Amino acid sequence: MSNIEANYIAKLRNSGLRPTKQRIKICEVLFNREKTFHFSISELIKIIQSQHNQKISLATVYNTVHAFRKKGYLKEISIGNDISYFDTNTSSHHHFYDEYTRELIDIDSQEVEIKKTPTPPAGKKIKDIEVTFKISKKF
Amino acid sequence: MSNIEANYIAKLRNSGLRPTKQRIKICEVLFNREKTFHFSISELIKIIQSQHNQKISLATVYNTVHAFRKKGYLKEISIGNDISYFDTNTSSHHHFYDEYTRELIDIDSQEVEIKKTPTPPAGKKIKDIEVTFKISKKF
DNA sequence: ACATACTTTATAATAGTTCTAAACTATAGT
DNA sequence: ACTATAGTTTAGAACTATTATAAAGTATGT
Ligand SMILES: [Mn+2]
Ligand SMILES: [Mn+2]
Ligand SMILES: [Zn+2]
Ligand SMILES: [Zn+2]
Repeated sequence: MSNIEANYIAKLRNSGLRPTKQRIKICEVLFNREKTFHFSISELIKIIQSQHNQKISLATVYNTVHAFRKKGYLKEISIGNDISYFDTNTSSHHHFYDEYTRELIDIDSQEVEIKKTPTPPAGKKIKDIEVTFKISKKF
Repeated sequence: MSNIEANYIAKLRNSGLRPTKQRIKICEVLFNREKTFHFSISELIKIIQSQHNQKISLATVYNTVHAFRKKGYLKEISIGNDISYFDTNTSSHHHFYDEYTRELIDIDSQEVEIKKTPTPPAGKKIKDIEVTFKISKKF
Protein backbone atom coordinates (compact mmCIF):
# COMPACT_ATOMS: atom_id res chain seq x y z
CA MET A 1 0.00 0.00 0.00
CA SER A 2 1.36 3.40 -1.01
CA ASN A 3 1.76 6.30 1.37
CA ILE A 4 -0.76 8.30 -0.58
CA GLU A 5 -3.30 5.51 -0.36
CA ALA A 6 -2.79 5.12 3.41
CA ASN A 7 -3.41 8.81 3.75
CA TYR A 8 -6.73 8.62 1.93
CA ILE A 9 -7.75 5.66 4.07
CA ALA A 10 -7.08 7.68 7.20
CA LYS A 11 -8.96 10.68 5.85
CA LEU A 12 -11.95 8.60 4.84
CA ARG A 13 -12.07 6.94 8.28
CA ASN A 14 -11.80 10.31 10.01
CA SER A 15 -14.79 11.48 7.95
CA GLY A 16 -16.85 8.48 8.96
CA LEU A 17 -16.63 6.96 5.50
CA ARG A 18 -15.43 3.37 5.15
CA PRO A 19 -12.33 3.20 2.97
CA THR A 20 -13.58 0.98 0.18
CA LYS A 21 -11.40 0.38 -2.86
CA GLN A 22 -13.84 2.41 -4.96
CA ARG A 23 -13.58 5.44 -2.68
CA ILE A 24 -9.81 5.20 -2.45
CA LYS A 25 -9.54 5.06 -6.24
CA ILE A 26 -11.81 8.08 -6.61
CA CYS A 27 -9.72 9.96 -4.02
CA GLU A 28 -6.61 9.25 -6.06
CA VAL A 29 -8.21 10.48 -9.26
CA LEU A 30 -9.64 13.60 -7.65
CA PHE A 31 -7.15 14.72 -5.05
CA ASN A 32 -3.74 13.43 -6.12
CA ARG A 33 -3.11 16.48 -8.30
CA GLU A 34 -1.07 19.63 -8.42
CA LYS A 35 -3.86 21.85 -9.65
CA THR A 36 -7.53 22.20 -8.86
CA PHE A 37 -9.68 19.69 -10.71
CA HIS A 38 -13.02 20.63 -12.26
CA PHE A 39 -15.05 17.73 -13.55
CA SER A 40 -18.41 16.28 -14.46
CA ILE A 41 -19.52 12.81 -13.37
CA SER A 42 -19.14 11.41 -16.88
CA GLU A 43 -15.62 12.83 -17.19
CA LEU A 44 -14.69 11.26 -13.87
CA ILE A 45 -16.02 7.88 -14.96
CA LYS A 46 -14.06 8.09 -18.22
CA ILE A 47 -10.83 8.80 -16.33
CA ILE A 48 -11.37 5.89 -13.95
CA GLN A 49 -12.04 3.50 -16.82
CA SER A 50 -9.38 4.62 -19.26
CA GLN A 51 -6.46 5.77 -17.09
CA HIS A 52 -6.97 3.34 -14.25
CA ASN A 53 -8.61 0.46 -16.09
CA GLN A 54 -11.04 -0.04 -13.28
CA LYS A 55 -14.79 -0.19 -13.38
CA ILE A 56 -16.80 1.60 -10.74
CA SER A 57 -20.54 1.61 -11.21
CA LEU A 58 -22.31 4.80 -12.15
CA ALA A 59 -24.35 4.79 -8.93
CA THR A 60 -21.20 4.49 -6.82
CA VAL A 61 -19.52 7.39 -8.58
CA TYR A 62 -22.59 9.53 -7.93
CA ASN A 63 -22.83 8.32 -4.34
CA THR A 64 -19.16 8.98 -3.66
CA VAL A 65 -19.07 12.42 -5.25
CA HIS A 66 -22.12 13.44 -3.25
CA ALA A 67 -20.66 11.95 -0.07
CA PHE A 68 -17.47 13.94 -0.63
CA ARG A 69 -19.48 17.08 -1.33
CA LYS A 70 -21.47 16.64 1.89
CA LYS A 71 -18.22 16.21 3.82
CA GLY A 72 -16.90 19.42 2.25
CA TYR A 73 -14.20 17.88 0.05
CA LEU A 74 -15.92 18.90 -3.17
CA LYS A 75 -17.91 21.92 -4.25
CA GLU A 76 -20.68 21.82 -6.82
CA ILE A 77 -20.28 24.48 -9.50
CA SER A 78 -23.20 26.26 -11.16
CA ILE A 79 -21.95 26.45 -14.72
CA GLY A 80 -24.10 25.36 -17.60
CA ASN A 81 -27.57 24.17 -16.88
CA ASP A 82 -27.48 20.67 -18.26
CA ILE A 83 -24.95 18.72 -16.20
CA SER A 84 -23.37 19.10 -12.78
CA TYR A 85 -19.77 20.16 -12.37
CA PHE A 86 -17.65 19.68 -9.30
CA ASP A 87 -14.55 21.42 -8.03
CA THR A 88 -11.80 20.09 -5.76
CA ASN A 89 -11.19 23.68 -4.67
CA THR A 90 -13.85 24.13 -2.01
CA SER A 91 -12.89 27.67 -1.05
CA SER A 92 -14.74 30.72 -2.35
CA HIS A 93 -12.91 31.59 -5.55
CA HIS A 94 -13.30 33.01 -9.03
CA HIS A 95 -13.07 31.30 -12.41
CA PHE A 96 -12.13 31.73 -15.98
CA TYR A 97 -14.74 29.92 -18.03
CA ASP A 98 -14.55 29.04 -21.70
CA GLU A 99 -18.13 28.41 -22.79
CA TYR A 100 -16.98 26.77 -25.99
CA THR A 101 -14.62 24.19 -24.46
CA ARG A 102 -16.57 24.21 -21.14
CA GLU A 103 -13.24 24.56 -19.36
CA LEU A 104 -13.02 26.08 -15.89
CA ILE A 105 -9.79 27.53 -14.50
CA ASP A 106 -9.29 28.84 -10.97
CA ILE A 107 -8.20 32.40 -10.33
CA ASP A 108 -6.12 33.40 -7.33
CA SER A 109 -8.13 35.58 -4.95
CA GLN A 110 -5.46 38.26 -5.06
CA GLU A 111 -5.88 38.55 -8.86
CA VAL A 112 -9.35 40.07 -8.46
CA GLU A 113 -10.37 43.14 -6.54
CA ILE A 114 -13.95 44.33 -6.27
CA LYS A 115 -14.00 48.00 -5.45
CA LYS A 116 -17.72 48.64 -5.18
CA THR A 117 -20.33 46.12 -4.07
CA PRO A 118 -24.08 46.72 -4.37
CA THR A 119 -26.46 47.08 -1.44
CA PRO A 120 -28.33 43.79 -1.00
CA PRO A 121 -32.15 43.76 -1.08
CA ALA A 122 -33.92 44.53 2.22
CA GLY A 123 -33.61 41.71 4.75
CA LYS A 124 -30.83 39.98 2.82
CA LYS A 125 -27.08 39.93 3.26
CA ILE A 126 -24.26 39.09 0.86
CA LYS A 127 -22.92 35.64 1.72
CA ASP A 128 -20.45 35.13 -1.10
CA ILE A 129 -19.19 36.82 -4.25
CA GLU A 130 -18.26 34.80 -7.31
CA VAL A 131 -16.87 36.31 -10.46
CA THR A 132 -16.85 34.44 -13.74
CA PHE A 133 -14.53 35.75 -16.43
CA LYS A 134 -15.88 34.32 -19.65
CA ILE A 135 -13.02 33.73 -22.02
CA SER A 136 -12.69 32.74 -25.66
CA LYS A 137 -9.94 32.01 -28.15
CA LYS A 138 -7.93 35.06 -29.18
CA PHE A 139 -7.68 35.53 -32.96
CA MET B 1 -56.07 44.34 -31.17
CA SER B 2 -54.14 46.32 -28.56
CA ASN B 3 -51.26 48.61 -29.37
CA ILE B 4 -48.91 46.41 -27.39
CA GLU B 5 -50.01 43.35 -29.31
CA ALA B 6 -49.55 45.09 -32.67
CA ASN B 7 -46.06 46.00 -31.58
CA TYR B 8 -45.16 42.40 -30.81
CA ILE B 9 -46.59 41.31 -34.15
CA ALA B 10 -44.36 43.81 -35.93
CA LYS B 11 -41.32 42.75 -33.93
CA LEU B 12 -41.94 39.07 -34.58
CA ARG B 13 -42.34 39.71 -38.31
CA ASN B 14 -39.17 41.78 -38.40
CA SER B 15 -37.35 38.89 -36.80
CA GLY B 16 -38.60 36.45 -39.39
CA LEU B 17 -40.94 34.77 -36.92
CA ARG B 18 -44.59 34.38 -37.82
CA PRO B 19 -46.79 36.13 -35.27
CA THR B 20 -48.83 33.22 -34.00
CA LYS B 21 -51.20 33.69 -31.08
CA GLN B 22 -48.92 31.51 -28.94
CA ARG B 23 -45.87 33.67 -29.63
CA ILE B 24 -47.78 36.90 -29.07
CA LYS B 25 -49.05 35.60 -25.75
CA ILE B 26 -45.56 34.57 -24.67
CA CYS B 27 -44.25 38.01 -25.70
CA GLU B 28 -46.87 39.64 -23.47
CA VAL B 29 -45.97 37.46 -20.52
CA LEU B 30 -42.23 37.96 -20.96
CA PHE B 31 -41.76 41.49 -22.22
CA ASN B 32 -44.74 43.52 -21.02
CA ARG B 33 -43.07 44.25 -17.68
CA GLU B 34 -41.44 47.05 -15.77
CA LYS B 35 -38.60 44.98 -14.39
CA THR B 36 -36.34 42.29 -15.79
CA PHE B 37 -37.94 38.87 -15.71
CA HIS B 38 -35.98 35.75 -14.74
CA PHE B 39 -37.82 32.50 -15.30
CA SER B 40 -37.69 28.79 -15.88
CA ILE B 41 -39.78 27.06 -18.54
CA SER B 42 -42.08 25.51 -15.93
CA GLU B 43 -42.63 28.88 -14.24
CA LEU B 44 -43.50 30.42 -17.61
CA ILE B 45 -46.01 27.68 -18.36
CA LYS B 46 -47.63 28.14 -14.94
CA ILE B 47 -48.04 31.87 -15.56
CA ILE B 48 -49.59 31.33 -18.99
CA GLN B 49 -52.04 28.82 -17.61
CA SER B 50 -53.02 30.53 -14.38
CA GLN B 51 -52.84 34.25 -15.13
CA HIS B 52 -53.87 34.08 -18.75
CA ASN B 53 -56.02 30.96 -18.70
CA GLN B 54 -54.55 29.81 -21.96
CA LYS B 55 -52.92 26.53 -22.79
CA ILE B 56 -49.76 26.47 -24.85
CA SER B 57 -48.13 23.10 -25.31
CA LEU B 58 -44.87 22.34 -23.58
CA ALA B 59 -43.08 21.86 -26.89
CA THR B 60 -44.23 25.24 -28.14
CA VAL B 61 -43.07 27.01 -25.01
CA TYR B 62 -39.64 25.40 -25.41
CA ASN B 63 -39.59 26.17 -29.13
CA THR B 64 -40.56 29.79 -28.58
CA VAL B 65 -38.15 30.45 -25.75
CA HIS B 66 -35.32 29.00 -27.80
CA ALA B 67 -36.39 30.95 -30.87
CA PHE B 68 -36.36 34.16 -28.82
CA ARG B 69 -32.98 33.28 -27.37
CA LYS B 70 -31.54 32.69 -30.83
CA LYS B 71 -32.90 36.05 -31.96
CA GLY B 72 -31.26 37.70 -28.95
CA TYR B 73 -34.43 38.60 -27.04
CA LEU B 74 -33.62 36.25 -24.17
CA LYS B 75 -30.46 35.20 -22.43
CA GLU B 76 -29.92 31.81 -20.88
CA ILE B 77 -28.58 32.03 -17.32
CA SER B 78 -26.15 29.53 -15.83
CA ILE B 79 -27.50 29.27 -12.32
CA GLY B 80 -28.13 25.95 -10.69
CA ASN B 81 -27.33 22.83 -12.61
CA ASP B 82 -30.69 21.17 -12.85
CA ILE B 83 -32.99 23.41 -14.87
CA SER B 84 -32.55 26.22 -17.38
CA TYR B 85 -33.23 29.81 -16.45
CA PHE B 86 -33.81 32.64 -18.85
CA ASP B 87 -33.47 36.40 -18.53
CA THR B 88 -35.28 39.14 -20.41
CA ASN B 89 -32.26 41.36 -19.73
CA THR B 90 -29.93 40.33 -22.51
CA SER B 91 -27.18 42.80 -21.65
CA SER B 92 -24.08 41.81 -19.72
CA HIS B 93 -25.04 42.37 -16.10
CA HIS B 94 -24.58 41.14 -12.56
CA HIS B 95 -27.00 39.38 -10.23
CA PHE B 96 -28.00 38.88 -6.68
CA TYR B 97 -28.83 35.22 -6.24
CA ASP B 98 -30.59 33.60 -3.32
CA GLU B 99 -29.72 29.92 -3.51
CA TYR B 100 -32.50 29.05 -1.08
CA THR B 101 -35.37 30.78 -2.89
CA ARG B 102 -33.60 30.45 -6.27
CA GLU B 103 -34.40 34.10 -6.89
CA LEU B 104 -32.34 36.21 -9.27
CA ILE B 105 -32.27 40.01 -9.11
CA ASP B 106 -30.49 42.29 -11.57
CA ILE B 107 -27.84 44.72 -10.40
CA ASP B 108 -27.19 48.04 -12.11
CA SER B 109 -23.79 48.06 -13.81
CA GLN B 110 -22.82 51.20 -11.93
CA GLU B 111 -23.36 49.42 -8.60
CA VAL B 112 -20.34 47.18 -9.19
CA GLU B 113 -16.77 48.15 -9.86
CA ILE B 114 -14.04 45.66 -10.52
CA LYS B 115 -10.68 47.23 -9.77
CA LYS B 116 -8.33 44.42 -10.71
CA THR B 117 -8.96 41.79 -13.38
CA PRO B 118 -6.77 38.70 -13.85
CA THR B 119 -4.61 37.99 -16.89
CA PRO B 120 -6.39 35.46 -19.07
CA PRO B 121 -4.64 32.18 -20.00
CA ALA B 122 -2.35 32.28 -23.04
CA GLY B 123 -4.24 32.57 -26.31
CA LYS B 124 -7.48 33.54 -24.60
CA LYS B 125 -9.17 36.89 -24.06
CA ILE B 126 -11.80 37.99 -21.56
CA LYS B 127 -15.15 38.27 -23.36
CA ASP B 128 -17.43 39.04 -20.45
CA ILE B 129 -17.40 39.42 -16.67
CA GLU B 130 -20.31 38.26 -14.59
CA VAL B 131 -20.49 38.71 -10.84
CA THR B 132 -22.91 36.73 -8.71
CA PHE B 133 -23.59 38.07 -5.24
CA LYS B 134 -24.99 35.15 -3.33
CA ILE B 135 -27.43 36.40 -0.76
CA SER B 136 -29.36 34.88 2.11
CA LYS B 137 -31.89 35.96 4.72
CA LYS B 138 -30.50 38.30 7.37
CA PHE B 139 -31.18 37.16 10.95
C1' DA C 1 -15.39 -16.04 12.98
C1' DC C 2 -19.75 -13.56 13.39
C1' DA C 3 -23.10 -10.11 13.40
C1' DT C 4 -24.29 -5.94 11.65
C1' DA C 5 -24.32 -1.72 9.57
C1' DC C 6 -22.50 0.30 5.59
C1' DT C 7 -21.52 0.06 0.63
C1' DT C 8 -21.74 -1.31 -4.13
C1' DT C 9 -24.23 -2.52 -7.98
C1' DA C 10 -27.56 -3.37 -11.72
C1' DT C 11 -31.59 -1.77 -12.79
C1' DA C 12 -35.79 0.98 -12.53
C1' DA C 13 -37.76 5.36 -11.92
C1' DT C 14 -37.88 10.28 -12.46
C1' DA C 15 -37.41 14.84 -14.49
C1' DG C 16 -35.99 18.26 -17.76
C1' DT C 17 -35.43 18.69 -22.39
C1' DT C 18 -35.45 17.54 -27.30
C1' DC C 19 -37.25 14.95 -31.21
C1' DT C 20 -40.93 13.28 -34.37
C1' DA C 21 -44.44 13.44 -37.39
C1' DA C 22 -49.07 14.59 -38.17
C1' DA C 23 -52.46 18.36 -37.98
C1' DC C 24 -52.84 23.20 -38.32
C1' DT C 25 -51.98 28.05 -39.91
C1' DA C 26 -49.79 32.33 -41.74
C1' DT C 27 -48.56 34.16 -45.92
C1' DA C 28 -47.23 34.88 -50.78
C1' DG C 29 -48.75 34.20 -55.40
C1' DT C 30 -52.37 33.73 -58.33
C1' DA D 1 -60.69 35.00 -52.17
C1' DC D 2 -58.42 30.42 -53.34
C1' DT D 3 -54.45 27.73 -53.21
C1' DA D 4 -49.94 26.08 -52.48
C1' DT D 5 -46.36 26.07 -49.46
C1' DA D 6 -43.42 26.67 -45.85
C1' DG D 7 -43.59 27.51 -41.07
C1' DT D 8 -45.78 26.28 -36.58
C1' DT D 9 -48.15 23.75 -32.99
C1' DT D 10 -49.00 19.69 -30.69
C1' DA D 11 -49.17 15.10 -28.26
C1' DG D 12 -46.46 11.88 -27.36
C1' DA D 13 -42.08 9.35 -27.82
C1' DA D 14 -37.22 9.49 -27.08
C1' DC D 15 -33.26 10.98 -24.80
C1' DT D 16 -30.08 12.12 -20.98
C1' DA D 17 -28.66 13.30 -16.38
C1' DT D 18 -29.70 12.08 -12.02
C1' DT D 19 -31.82 9.62 -8.11
C1' DA D 20 -34.16 5.64 -5.95
C1' DT D 21 -34.50 0.65 -5.05
C1' DA D 22 -33.24 -3.46 -3.24
C1' DA D 23 -30.34 -7.37 -3.37
C1' DA D 24 -25.52 -8.91 -2.97
C1' DG D 25 -21.10 -7.78 -1.10
C1' DT D 26 -17.81 -5.80 2.37
C1' DA D 27 -15.64 -3.36 6.42
C1' DT D 28 -15.46 -3.36 11.20
C1' DG D 29 -16.24 -4.14 16.21
C1' DT D 30 -16.80 -7.90 19.23
MN1 LIG E 1 -31.52 18.90 -17.89
MN1 LIG F 1 -29.99 17.43 -14.67
ZN1 LIG G 1 -12.55 26.18 -9.11
ZN1 LIG H 1 -30.69 39.36 -15.10
